[in-house]
Amino acid sequence: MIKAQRGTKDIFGEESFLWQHILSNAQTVFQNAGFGEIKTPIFEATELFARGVGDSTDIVNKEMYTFSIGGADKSASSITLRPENTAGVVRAYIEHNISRQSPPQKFWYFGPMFRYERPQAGRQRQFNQVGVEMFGVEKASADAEVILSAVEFLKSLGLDNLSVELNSLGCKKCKNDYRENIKKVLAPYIADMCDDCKMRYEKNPLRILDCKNEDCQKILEKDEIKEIILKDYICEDCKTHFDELIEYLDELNIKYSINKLLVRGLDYYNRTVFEIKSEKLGSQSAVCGGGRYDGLVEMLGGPSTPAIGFAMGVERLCALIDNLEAPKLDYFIVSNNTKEAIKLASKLRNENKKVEFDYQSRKFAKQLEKASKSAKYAIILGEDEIEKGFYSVKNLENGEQKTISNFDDLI
RNA sequence: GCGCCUGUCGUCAAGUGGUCAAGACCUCGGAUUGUGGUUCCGAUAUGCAUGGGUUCGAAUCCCAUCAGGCGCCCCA
Repeated sequence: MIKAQRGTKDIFGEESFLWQHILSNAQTVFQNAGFGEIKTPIFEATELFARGVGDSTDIVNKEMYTFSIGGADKSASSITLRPENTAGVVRAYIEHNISRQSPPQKFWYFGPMFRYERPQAGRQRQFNQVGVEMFGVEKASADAEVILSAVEFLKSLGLDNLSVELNSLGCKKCKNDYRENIKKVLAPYIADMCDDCKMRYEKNPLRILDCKNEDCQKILEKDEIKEIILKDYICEDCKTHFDELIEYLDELNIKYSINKLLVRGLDYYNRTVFEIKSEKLGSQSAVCGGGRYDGLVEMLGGPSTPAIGFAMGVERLCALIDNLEAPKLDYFIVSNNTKEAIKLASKLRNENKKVEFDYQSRKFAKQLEKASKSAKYAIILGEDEIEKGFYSVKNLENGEQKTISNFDDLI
């Protein structure tokens, strides 16, 4: 038996209604907020992710689906199934000179991403993200708009009690100062840290801040280290930017908490970073992650452009929402004349009614049983009805049956 | 990639070395040849994730593989 690949999943039945619901809410909420949809290819040049996502990240180092593709002459090019969508959107932004349009340029997307990880609840190898990217505005109003969109979208799905966590990583300059300060103050304790943190110290020292290892936690509790962490290390401009964002959020009544230990893993983030979490998801608790990436467009060869966005895990959203029941049919046609039944079904479907009928001309009791499970009304189309030209319409909720002589009265 | 746990019908499960692998729901058929949602009756795993091994005998013990879950890691 051939089975679905590890970490992949078939979606059908009630779950697919939930997906349609999520997709249509995304469409409504984001498009109302002026985001246009963008669909970028599922695979891109490997180099795009290596440069865009960053080679200090696990995503690039060990989780990419990378293929060598090309002719027998080995003039192969390396392509990768996208592990996230920001790099692809930025590539498209540059390639189509979208920066020449008047800012802001705002996009939303929905689609599959691929990461080779150990599957777990809330974590698959092919998973879907829905997200937005907003280019061209450096002011905190853009940060507020993006966070607002995330919150509004979640609210539209009935998820209004999730916690928003915020932090500012600072800009290029103060981010580095902070990084150096952290390294300096942690240096005496390297030997006591867990193996992961020893690695992090070299590659991405800020990540040590959210290590869950007890020994590392103890080190972070030390006064001189705590002082560095809790101090407002970011520069004046970054601080002003962050304070402005907070004013917006207060004005919008969006609840948030500031988490100085929130450090996101992708290399491109600067200034504002945020996550939206749920306790109901176990260890994969982040439903939404995002932040500002003011340097990325330029780094990938475009003009210097401020930008901010977020991505949400669709499977994680699904886990938080109850499955939707299949919508009921308007009519189920009960008939032993399958030709008349399919003709009537076709006519009603053209009037935008949901209609089914029995394909096997089974006895009426069976057909009605099926009708009662799936439809609001049964149209009984037996020999009498066909001969005399009327419809017997039965309300399947209360059992009342009426005779209708005009097709138009069915609509 | 690491550690721990799990894997019996479409679903939920009983069974933990020795009769034909309980039961419930779903599905299908019948009681009821044109009237459902109640009730009653019947059908449906030579099979216990897959492949090996131990044994007179394995769903039950052992090994491997695959898949899922939890935690780590990472992230959405």
